[in-house]
Amino acid sequence: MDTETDNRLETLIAKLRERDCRITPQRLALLEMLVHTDEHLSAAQIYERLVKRFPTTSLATVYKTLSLLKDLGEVTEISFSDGDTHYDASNPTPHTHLICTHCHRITDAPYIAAPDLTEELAALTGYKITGRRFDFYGICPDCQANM
Amino acid sequence: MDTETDNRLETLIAKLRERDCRITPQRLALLEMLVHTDEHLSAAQIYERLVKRFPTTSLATVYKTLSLLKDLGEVTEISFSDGDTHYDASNPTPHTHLICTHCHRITDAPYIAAPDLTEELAALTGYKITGRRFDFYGICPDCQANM
DNA sequence: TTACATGCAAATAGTTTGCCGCCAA
DNA sequence: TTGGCGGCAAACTATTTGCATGTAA
Repeated sequence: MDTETDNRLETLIAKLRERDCRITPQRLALLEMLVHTDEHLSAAQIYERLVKRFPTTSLATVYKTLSLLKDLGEVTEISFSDGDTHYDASNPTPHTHLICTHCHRITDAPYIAAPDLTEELAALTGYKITGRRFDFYGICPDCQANM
Repeated sequence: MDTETDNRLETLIAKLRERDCRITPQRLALLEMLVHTDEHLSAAQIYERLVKRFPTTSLATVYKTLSLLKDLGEVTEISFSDGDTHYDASNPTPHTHLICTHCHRITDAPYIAAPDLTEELAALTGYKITGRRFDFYGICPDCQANM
């Protein structure tokens, strides 16, 4: 476990405490899983992984906890064409996603310097721009190797 | 009705005929609506508008027709955090979306020249990149005026 | 004429909610 | 001790499907 991950976990716990939310074993397990993966999992995927360690965990609790974290601004919901909502618990910095259309894995893309088009777009359209989302679709190296 | 819109409609009709699909009044009405708007509507939104002119139209038919057009590669499904799937019937050229977080309107952004990061990203990650999606979120001019 | 499309209703799938017993603080 | 939390099941919402009837070609 690296320090950055530890810090992120501590931040999440602190945010919950600020709101007088209890740190239950289920919530802790969910938080740990979120900060230890760079994938962006769906509620069902999170539940499947959690239930291995906490057989009594329920899907409803997963949804409730994710909703709570969303309200705290600590996770972002992203919808994909697979019909499921996925959750992004990385730092709320704008970043780009890589989505494998074969195994449906969703990860963050490495940073590439590029001009920020926000101001230009705002000037052209009159929109007051507050956020953005960039996704690239393709086949991940693992899937390419197994085809 | 401008020529470009007309052409798009003719293209869609021709594609359907190629597949020996019938041009029913319901399908024609849906196609006309799709090519006459630059918004990206959900199935429910499309149904609401259609039913004004075709009171007998059903939501199931809207879904079936959209699915057909998707198979033909003439519309693209895009999921947003409102939980609904929206449909993009514009030409299948990669483009950027502008999404108003207030009225939930989704339109195409004007083209802005920018470096294509696809190759760089492919080289860095090993992904074979096949597509992309860029969305900007914000408040549209109409909503700003009414706030 | 006839295979395909429509439209209703039922089925499915993801997500949310109500409620009661339980446990973190 | 106690109010928030967990877990079950029911409710909800978006989407898909089955089937009998209707209709485009």
